Amino acid sequence: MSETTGQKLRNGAANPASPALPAGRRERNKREKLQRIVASARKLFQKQGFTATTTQEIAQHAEIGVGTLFLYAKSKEDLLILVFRDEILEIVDRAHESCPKSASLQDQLLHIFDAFLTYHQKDLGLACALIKEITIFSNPDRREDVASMMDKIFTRIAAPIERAQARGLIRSDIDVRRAATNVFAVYYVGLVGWLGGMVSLAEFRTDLATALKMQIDGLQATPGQMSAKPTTRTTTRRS
Amino acid sequence: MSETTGQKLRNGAANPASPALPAGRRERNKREKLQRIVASARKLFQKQGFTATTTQEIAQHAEIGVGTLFLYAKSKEDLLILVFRDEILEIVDRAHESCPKSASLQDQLLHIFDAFLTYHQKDLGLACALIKEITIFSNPDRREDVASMMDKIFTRIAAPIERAQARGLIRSDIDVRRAATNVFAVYYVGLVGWLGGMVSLAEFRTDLATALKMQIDGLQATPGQMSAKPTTRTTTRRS
DNA sequence: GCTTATTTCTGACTATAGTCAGTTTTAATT
DNA sequence: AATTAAAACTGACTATAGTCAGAAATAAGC
Repeated sequence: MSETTGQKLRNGAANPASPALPAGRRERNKREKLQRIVASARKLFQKQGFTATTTQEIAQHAEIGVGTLFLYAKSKEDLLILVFRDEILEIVDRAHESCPKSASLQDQLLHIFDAFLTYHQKDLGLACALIKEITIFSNPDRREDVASMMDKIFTRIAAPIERAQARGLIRSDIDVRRAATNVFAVYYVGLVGWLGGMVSLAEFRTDLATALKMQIDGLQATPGQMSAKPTTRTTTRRS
Repeated sequence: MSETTGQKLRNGAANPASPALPAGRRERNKREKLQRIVASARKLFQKQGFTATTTQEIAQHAEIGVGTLFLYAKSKEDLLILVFRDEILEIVDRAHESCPKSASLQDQLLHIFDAFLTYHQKDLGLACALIKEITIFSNPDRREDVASMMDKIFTRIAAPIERAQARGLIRSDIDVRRAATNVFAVYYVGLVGWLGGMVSLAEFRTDLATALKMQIDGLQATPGQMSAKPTTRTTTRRS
């Protein structure tokens, strides 16, 4: 699944579900070392921020040489993904479970995005670094990690859409997956605007709600339902 | 408008439209130097790529010291924006002008995005660096540059939507600006997927068309028009 | 024109991500 | 147990983005 080292990891038959038994001393040492590295990186990133933390420090804290560190992660950015991938997946799973399944589609989607938001809010600097790396990953080896993470996220976003479709609220000819991607895209660009200081958190939330509504309703003029009140305010830029 | 140096640029009364007259020797020297820097950076970035080009090289090529370079651009990434902002604006303006104004909204939007795409295709490495920097800019001083660029882009995307609205094809209560943002978001996330090697260019184009259609039509079940044939394929990930 | 003040320039210097040739540890083979 | 092979580890080293104290250029005041 993760394939950290890349070169010399010939673990018998992979780890399909539960992580195969300890095997030899080497394997165990490596696993322990990787855990120490990830734990150290997480701790230091959270304490000092991404840029303020040096790879030397991480290596020292994990009680290994710098060279060894770069054997487990090909770059400092790699560590970011290694550290936060699981956390993000945890967040999205929890958000999926706690989703108010009988609420409106819009509210269900907002529930999920709110979970992300709350998480990112805890450390904006880290959020920036993470988003930057996930957007364009510097190391091709991380493609699969990022891809599988996005896959999971899309699936979780697709769930409420699928439920709404089952209830007949969403057109049955809609590709739920694609819809989830569109919805995520809108969240994502909003998030970037917030992190970049273009809009406040409050604005972001309001805008997101409006944007989602628009996605659900569509743009097209449907002679039947022209009633709705004019949508609220446009994005306000700071000068 | 651009405010490159930031500290000591006390040009009489700004440059409202045309760039005020030459003034003293200092001003002229500075302008020439900035031009040399930007030209050198562009040339080298295009020849060798962003990471392969060192700041030393740029300084040398522009016939200035390294220290001077960092007086005009606060970081290497800054140069990226300095260099490509105008090019991007040029592209979006041309796409706006050549837009087939009587075509369907979807086709008009695709026309604009195609222009971006063609541009990025010429140098994927540079496109990655640029997108990365525009997404999360490392230097707060560039916020205004990025913001104004995005502003222009949104305006250009809004134009066809507005025309469609005038023709009565789009609901009159739609906030055109917000719609443009949504549409852009979908393009953007697709672009990132393409640049990250998640989908091929062909897939990206097809997906974009489907995604735009979905945005225009909306997700909601509208009892009147349930005819449409099932949408095509989902995003296919590579293993 | 000379003196002083201000701005602009500069390259030696610093900090840090990432490399690699050599060492140590583990495992396989006899 | 000794030998050999393979894998994993290491820190001195390299490359490069960015800094800063002083030098040079320009402008202002006399």
